[in-house]
Amino acid sequence: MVKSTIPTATELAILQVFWKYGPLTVRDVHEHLSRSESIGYTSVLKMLQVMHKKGLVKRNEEQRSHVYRSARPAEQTQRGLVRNLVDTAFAGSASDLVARALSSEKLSKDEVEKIRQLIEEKAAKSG
Amino acid sequence: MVKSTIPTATELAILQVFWKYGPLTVRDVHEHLSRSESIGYTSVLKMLQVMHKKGLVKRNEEQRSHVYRSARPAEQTQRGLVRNLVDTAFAGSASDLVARALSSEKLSKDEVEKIRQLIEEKAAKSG
DNA sequence: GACTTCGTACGAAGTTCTTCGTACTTTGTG
DNA sequence: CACAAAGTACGAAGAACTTCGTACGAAGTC
Repeated sequence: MVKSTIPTATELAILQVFWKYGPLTVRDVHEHLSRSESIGYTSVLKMLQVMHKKGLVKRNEEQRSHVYRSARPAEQTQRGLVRNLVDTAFAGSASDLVARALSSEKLSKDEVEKIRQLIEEKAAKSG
Repeated sequence: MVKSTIPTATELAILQVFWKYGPLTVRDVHEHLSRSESIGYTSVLKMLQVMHKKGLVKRNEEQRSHVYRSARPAEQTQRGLVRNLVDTAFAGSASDLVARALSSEKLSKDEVEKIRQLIEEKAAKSG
């Protein structure tokens, strides 16, 4: 059984790098993170080791510099996070979450249009 | 300056009780939580004391049994949580979060319709 | 008034998360 | 070969969170 762990904030920061750039060495990950946050190289290394043990990332050890990658596609992890937030903060109501998303973010016209597309599809399918 | 803290999972469990039932004593909160989770009375008390110090809840000490309540409306806290999730897991894209919410939850026809309403309003306003 | 019940306060311990120093190994270079 | 550079492993410390026991005061009850 695969209990899908919910990543911590730090873990998500790392996963987002993989989601954007694909498989990377520790050095690469560290360089990307360093642009925004101050964090030491061995801290990133340790995080990746911990995440590996947790099953959040996989790694290829063929090269001396191991190459890490996300164990799951972004969509899957994101879905779990949304589900978790709906449960822990919205009493199970996904539409409340969407309502809050719409009211809280200054969405561009494009974003609003994108969301409208999604909802039309959904409505067509389930209606 | 009011740095709006992001509540932990346990804190959210408590806040949801207030959001649903309004101001309550420690005993009341404990009784509600006990239905779903196993937690001691003094643990709830301590959590509320900590949350009070953090500013997540307010309390009225006029009665011997202090009466606690959420310091902020649900909407405000939820908005912060959504914003946080968008940043930490969706690279800033709220529409991606909505997309994931639509794909992950089995939404009822009513829910879909509700969301459609919201998005139409939003589109009308910003368009 | 003695005793039980109900309440708050708070320290301390256990857990998880995060950070980094240090040790050690492998590889490159003069 | 000697030495520097680049890599992994891992323990330990600090921080945040959660849990609960214990202490103690206030109210109710016979």
